[in-house]
Amino acid sequence: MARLREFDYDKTLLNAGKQFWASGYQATSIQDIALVTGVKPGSLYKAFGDKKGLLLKCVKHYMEHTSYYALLIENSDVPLKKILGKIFNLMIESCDDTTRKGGCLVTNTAFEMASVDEEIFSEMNKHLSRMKQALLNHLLSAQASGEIDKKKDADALAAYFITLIQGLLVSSRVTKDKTEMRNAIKTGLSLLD
Amino acid sequence: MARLREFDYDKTLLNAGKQFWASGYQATSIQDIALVTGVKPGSLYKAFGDKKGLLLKCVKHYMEHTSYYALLIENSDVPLKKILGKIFNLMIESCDDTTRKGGCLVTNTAFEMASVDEEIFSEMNKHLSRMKQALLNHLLSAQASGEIDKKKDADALAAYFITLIQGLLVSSRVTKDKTEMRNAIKTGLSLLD
DNA sequence: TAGATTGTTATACGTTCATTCTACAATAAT
DNA sequence: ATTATTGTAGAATGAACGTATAACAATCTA
Repeated sequence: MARLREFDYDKTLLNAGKQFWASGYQATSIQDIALVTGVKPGSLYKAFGDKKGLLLKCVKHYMEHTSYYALLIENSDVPLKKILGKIFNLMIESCDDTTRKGGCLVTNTAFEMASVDEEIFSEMNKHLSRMKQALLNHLLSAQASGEIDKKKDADALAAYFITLIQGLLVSSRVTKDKTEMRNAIKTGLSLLD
Repeated sequence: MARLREFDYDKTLLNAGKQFWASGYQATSIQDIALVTGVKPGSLYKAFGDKKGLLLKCVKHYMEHTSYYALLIENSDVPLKKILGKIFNLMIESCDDTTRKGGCLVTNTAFEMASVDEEIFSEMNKHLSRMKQALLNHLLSAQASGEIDKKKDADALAAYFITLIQGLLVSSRVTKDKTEMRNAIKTGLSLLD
């Protein structure tokens, strides 16, 4: 073995991810990432492979640390309405986060790269499926615990909330109108009553 | 005056728009558009200005001819539920449209360019506001005609449906899972009952 | 028919970007 | 201490792209 890495691997993934998140994959250059992370292009290529490899590693890091998925997994015993409320609140707050510019790294990337790069797209879809499954599990628990009417179609509810969340992700990136988002959330959640 | 244009102006905007729609603004090169429209780059620049000008003209054409906005405006006297049903059905069908790849040209572009190009972004937002206003007008008419409970908050409902539509736009581009989309729609519409 | 104007075509320019290469520095094991 | 190995820095490369230009073609006006 030999010389030690000078930069922080995880921190670099976090900051590179922020850049991809804010500007999208295509509009982010390796130079941008070098600037933001303080790690020179050569070192980035040595450590993470090419641009695509770097993105994929950023996304993995995001899923494990920052995503709503991580939040769902970490709070699997918290009541559904509480979790959803927390997610929605974070979404509204995210409108002010100037380092990420709204949306969600995975959804943003999937949306952007849908017909540009098949490999990236299918990788994002795997993550989206995991998110969907995590939400469905929470819904089923909520039905088991009696928090939600058992006669309701859990699959349909999951599809509905995923759609609502995706819509809010668009809002948080495009309009950032918090009043409108709150209105949409209030109305959308009234379905659980 | 002098030589006549050989290509069809509107048809070119339509096909160029399809390309921007399918691949996004950044991933679409002028060469791509030349290939798809059969109009050489030089002629495109002569007729539409630069790439950004071309996109903006495509979007304008789209708003007037293809968009859900055009559909809302053209059917201002049709009952709300019928209109919404039509929009949602078109969205589900759009999953099979290989020339556009889901979503909506305006929302896709706004989402992609949010932190890449301020001018494009703000132009898209103008269009989005018009769409929002058109939907709100329909809701107010539906309340006036008694189709919908007058006690409901029309603004909140509009925000809600816009969010739902945006979520479905994401689904139609990212997952294309029609069953899930139908589930989300059915559940989302049940709020009007 | 002559000239002016505009569309078309092909080529060329300048820039940006992902990626690679090369030289150098630092560390671990022997 | 030497050597092998890996990290770092910065310049270089080659491709792709948007855009400009110049030569040519077609059409209208007079």
